[in-house]
Amino acid sequence: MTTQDRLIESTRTLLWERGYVGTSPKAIQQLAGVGQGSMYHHFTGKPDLALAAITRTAEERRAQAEAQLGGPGTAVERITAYLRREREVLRGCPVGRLTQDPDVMADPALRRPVEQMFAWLRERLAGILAEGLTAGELRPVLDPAATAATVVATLQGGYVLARAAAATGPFDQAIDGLLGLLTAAATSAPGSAA
Amino acid sequence: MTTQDRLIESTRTLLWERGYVGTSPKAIQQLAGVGQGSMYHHFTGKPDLALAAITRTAEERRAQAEAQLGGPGTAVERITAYLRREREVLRGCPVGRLTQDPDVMADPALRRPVEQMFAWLRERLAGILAEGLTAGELRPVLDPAATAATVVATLQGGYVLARAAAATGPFDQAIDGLLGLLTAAATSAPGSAA
DNA sequence: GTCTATAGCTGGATAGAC
DNA sequence: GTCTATCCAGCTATAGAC
Repeated sequence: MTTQDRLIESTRTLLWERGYVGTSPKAIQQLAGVGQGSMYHHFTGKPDLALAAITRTAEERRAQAEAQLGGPGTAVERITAYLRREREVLRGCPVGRLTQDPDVMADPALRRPVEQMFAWLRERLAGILAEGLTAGELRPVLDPAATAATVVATLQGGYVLARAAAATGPFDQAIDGLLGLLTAAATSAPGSAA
Repeated sequence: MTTQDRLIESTRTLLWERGYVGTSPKAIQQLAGVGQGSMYHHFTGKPDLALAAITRTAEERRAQAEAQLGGPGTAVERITAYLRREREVLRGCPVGRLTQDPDVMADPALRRPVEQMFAWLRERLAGILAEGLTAGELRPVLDPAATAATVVATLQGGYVLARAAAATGPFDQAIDGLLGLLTAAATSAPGSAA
């Protein structure tokens, strides 16, 4: 791994853990095992490093999502696979956490990858849900774009609940609850229990 | 308003906007219009001020939620009223945002009000949903606790999406999507469209 | 490319006068 | 109770040697 790469990875880790304000150039250097002069040789400063880190993180998450969403199966199956995939729940979402960072949101360059990543994800999910509606898999009363937003929000909010409780339970419950609702909204569900 | 109160309100505002690490005693004093010595006379330091601020904020949000959840109507009606109530969407949730603050989560005293507030909210909603199930208002396949977690997560995640997009639209969509799913899961829904 | 030295500024708090 | 002075550590970056 090159010096640049070590610095970027170090920055990614610290941004995830401590956010932008809470991450100092010094800490980045130490975690990367790189000297002061070296860091400022490769990057102009903290914002420059953050841009590289954020861009890489956003792209990685997008690729991870596509791995599940682009897989085989029905709409609900693919969404279920995405929601159920292994996650470091208590660490939260490295992209979502940036939305709480005013210095990141205030800088158009730093904000962009975050905005794009969520825009892409919502559209991707909306498309899959639309397929599910067309296929008669889901009740036609559902709005694909709105439901897609709910899916992403449940994930992001699930992280919040898990961190608040210092336990993964609430995250799993939120996902279970969402899948329960989706199942109940499936065209085949109606005459089940009761 | 007393000096203490001004300091607490100032701290609440700054914690909401910039988080714990991003909020300095100096900024608190300036926003409150209170001198250095005065601040340290009334509070032992930043953690002490934060505790007062966080406690007050958590209690306020809880009371606001109860205002809707304790109102009249069916389970779905009360939850709808809660989800639809006016919110400063782009500012995010002042309690939820604290879960992203490692220094807050690392301090048991500061963490407590956050944890309690979300625990209370999830239980309150689970109780209401259980009533809805008993009343035959919702399909019995739904799990009250899981669905409650989904409701809270959708709200919290809705804030994230709104901030990422710098627009309230995604928040509203997430809420719409959730209510759409809840409606589809209502016992009366089955034979609607299609 | 990497190192050390240096710099100005802010964070968070204490001390003691009034 | 409130004010000013002071303190040390850390943040962020630049300068210049090697």
